Amino acid sequence: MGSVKTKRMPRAVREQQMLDAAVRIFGRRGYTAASMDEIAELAGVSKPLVYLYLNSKEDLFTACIRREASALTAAVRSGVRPGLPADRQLWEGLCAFFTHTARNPEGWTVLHLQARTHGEPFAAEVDAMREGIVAFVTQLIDVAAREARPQALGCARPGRHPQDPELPERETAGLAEALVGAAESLAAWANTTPGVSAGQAAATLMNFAWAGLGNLMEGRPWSPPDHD
Amino acid sequence: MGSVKTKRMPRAVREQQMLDAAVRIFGRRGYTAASMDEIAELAGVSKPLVYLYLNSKEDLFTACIRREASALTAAVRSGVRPGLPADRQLWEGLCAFFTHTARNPEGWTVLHLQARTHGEPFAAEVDAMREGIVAFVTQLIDVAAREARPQALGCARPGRHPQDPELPERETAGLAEALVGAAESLAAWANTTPGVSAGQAAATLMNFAWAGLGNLMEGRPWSPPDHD
Amino acid sequence: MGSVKTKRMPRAVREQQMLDAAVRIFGRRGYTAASMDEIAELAGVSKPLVYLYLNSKEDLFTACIRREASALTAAVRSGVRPGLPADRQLWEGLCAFFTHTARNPEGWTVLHLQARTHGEPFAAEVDAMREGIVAFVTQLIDVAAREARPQALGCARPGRHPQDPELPERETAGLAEALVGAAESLAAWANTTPGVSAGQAAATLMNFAWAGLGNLMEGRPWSPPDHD
Amino acid sequence: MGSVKTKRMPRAVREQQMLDAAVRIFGRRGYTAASMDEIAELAGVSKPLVYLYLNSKEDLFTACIRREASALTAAVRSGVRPGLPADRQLWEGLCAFFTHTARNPEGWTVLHLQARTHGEPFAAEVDAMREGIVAFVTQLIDVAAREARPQALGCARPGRHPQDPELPERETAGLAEALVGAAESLAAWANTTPGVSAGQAAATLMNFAWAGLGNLMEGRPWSPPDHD
DNA sequence: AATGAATGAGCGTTCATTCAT
DNA sequence: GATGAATGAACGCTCATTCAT
Repeated sequence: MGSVKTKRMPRAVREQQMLDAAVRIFGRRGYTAASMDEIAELAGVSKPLVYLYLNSKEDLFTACIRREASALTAAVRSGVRPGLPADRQLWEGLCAFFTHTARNPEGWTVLHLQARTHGEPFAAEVDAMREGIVAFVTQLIDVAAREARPQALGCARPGRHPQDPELPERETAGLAEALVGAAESLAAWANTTPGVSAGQAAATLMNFAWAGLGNLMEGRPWSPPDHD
Repeated sequence: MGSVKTKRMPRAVREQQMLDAAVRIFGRRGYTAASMDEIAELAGVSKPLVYLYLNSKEDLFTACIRREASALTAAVRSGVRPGLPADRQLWEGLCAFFTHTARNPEGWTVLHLQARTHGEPFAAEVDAMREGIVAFVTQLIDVAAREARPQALGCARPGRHPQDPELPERETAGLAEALVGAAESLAAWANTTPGVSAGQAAATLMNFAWAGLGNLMEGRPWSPPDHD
Repeated sequence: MGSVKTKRMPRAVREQQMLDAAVRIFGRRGYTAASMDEIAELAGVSKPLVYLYLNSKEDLFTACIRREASALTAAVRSGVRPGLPADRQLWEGLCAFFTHTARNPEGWTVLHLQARTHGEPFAAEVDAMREGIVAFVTQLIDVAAREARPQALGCARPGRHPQDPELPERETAGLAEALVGAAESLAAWANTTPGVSAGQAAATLMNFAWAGLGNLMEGRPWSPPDHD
Repeated sequence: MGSVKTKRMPRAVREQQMLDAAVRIFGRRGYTAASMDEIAELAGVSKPLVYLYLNSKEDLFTACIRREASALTAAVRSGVRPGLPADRQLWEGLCAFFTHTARNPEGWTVLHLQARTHGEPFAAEVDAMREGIVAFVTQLIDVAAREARPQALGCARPGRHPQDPELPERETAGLAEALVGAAESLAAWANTTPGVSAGQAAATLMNFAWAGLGNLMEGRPWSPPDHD
């Protein structure tokens, strides 16, 4: 895969080959330690061509980040069916997320590790994506809160008004952050622990997130939907 | 800023100054992009002295990782009072963790990001520490499970035997991994979001982890101990 | 002096320029004291190009040794006509040797001095060449011994059998070693003593080696062939 | 031997320890590659002390050369009994030479190889010694020539006049150079070829030098004195 | 559309050498 | 008599980048 040295290809194809190679090398070595030589060689082209198409190492890395971020976002987005209840949506999103990161570990490494270890230009790029995901999760949590209100009415504390968001804004943001962080961490764990599937990782996280450890202890785990 | 350039100091002192500088630079730039020149300059010494005392860039980085890992482990360990119930222990550990990472953000960056982006020699070092923490959390979860059993007896599902562990081993490992990952992620979030204290971060995570989102929705948050 | 700084030359040409410069610098300064900067400058190229083409200082030095060893071996070999009697062959070989070393003193210094002062990688390279020469001389001595036998028959010591080699193996090896050593030493002497030609150096050595000091004293010098 | 770390010794002793160490290291690594650190460590003293006593690397190397040159000259001189005939004197000198170089290989390497591979300051030092030896050998050859005259009278060629030196000056110098060169080369050979004693090396060279290959072929080798 | 040839700048590392004690 | 602490200068090597074709 990757570097069969074929000559005279349309630009778009060559560019993808270069990005493929770059993601691989950046993922393995990190931004600074990766060398343009190695990338060009793995891409099966000469170095000047890389510069002709992608301008500079910085631009190349940025292009990698953008491509991988888009791919990940698209994968998650297309894995979620909007009409479903919040927990189902979250479950599907997590499944899509773990599946994608398992299939594309180097891309995930680029986003999760390598892009964050260097200054503004790159971290900002990845933060944009992350914020999108965090916003999505935040909104799911809010939806869930609204869905849960009816059940909660009986035990609503007196001072609380139904229109108020169930949780203050910062609280929600923190919860989403924690959820996403846990997901990121589990992705690395699932990728390196043999025998852990994307579904299992997603189930573990749903249990953790939805039911809470306390409930788990009391024998009330969150149960994944029977199928699909 | 940096250390005042004083001459002729005992070796041990100089070594600490060097490690301080190194943690700072490694944290900011990453292992590869950090330059020994910059580290030496920030430490207020000449480069040969850095090599005389710490041998090589690799050894210097390893020394940083070890020092920061020890400091973090010690901070968490000394923040937890062993006799308490599991959730209290976890709460205290999280508070200590968030406090330490907030006070020492560059050290935390070295451990969390920089050390993991490069091969075996360094990742192994930090994995050792991480496994220690995960093991601690895993055990807390098990303890909590045992504590929870009496309450759970009434609604115990028929096939379950009291001697069985409440949760299968891999499940527990995944939960611990998720919890630690969430904590790591929240540490970065708390450090960069103005106005979020260590206590708030810990509370957010306890809510998330202990009560679960589901319970939160139903108005049953986990509540931090009143005081201390 | 040195090579005119011309740009954009084919690789093979540049490589020879680099080797020329390297032989010069290595010969003057020795392996360790020679600096790649100086070599590159004398070659009229930038340092990275030297590394691009010749990999490392070690490889560059090895390449120098190999080139000079080949050149010297070729010069000696092509100077000797195989059909002639042993003393004539030796005479021709010595003339070729002294001529070559006089014309290429830095190359000779590299082989004779610099390559031997550093460990295995280089000494082995030059020893291979030297052994070739010693073997050639050894064989000439043996041939001479066989040629000399008829004359020697009259005074042959009784126990000696014609089939026996005239001289035991180690003895022959020692003699060849001495002869080659004397030649090496005379090469340096001829190069630094003004007015000593290659032919004179060769004649001196032939006298020494073939007739022996004892014979010389008795007025029976070995006489070089009248011409050609 | 070498580096037992004893404290507070008189200067002369310390200096000898340093020179011992320096000869060893210089012999092994060469002048440039040898490091003052390694020398100081092997000598069992701190680096500043080496500088206090011997000023600089250059002076230290010079001191090594001088000491080894003196030792070698003294060994050869004291091995030769002046009254004897020239060939006996040469034989004794060679024996002393090969014995000394075999016992002190690192010192010999310093003189023979390392000192010659670097510019003027050191080469001059060793050349002085070498010239002394060459002069000694030259004179022996002249003496031998004078001794040989009576025997040679009968077969003296008509044109030769007794007052003339038997051999022109440059010729003699070349012969001495060749002899010394052969000796130097054989010293290295004897040191690295197992089972070759100093006496055997000396005998090989005497055969070579005194009888000449031609005579050897005719069964008339030079024979070493029976004993002592 | 693509590349062989070439370099300025910098990095990790080491070394001979010197103070201050 | 002896040393721990410290450095300026250089060296081998590599990298991102460009030019001429």
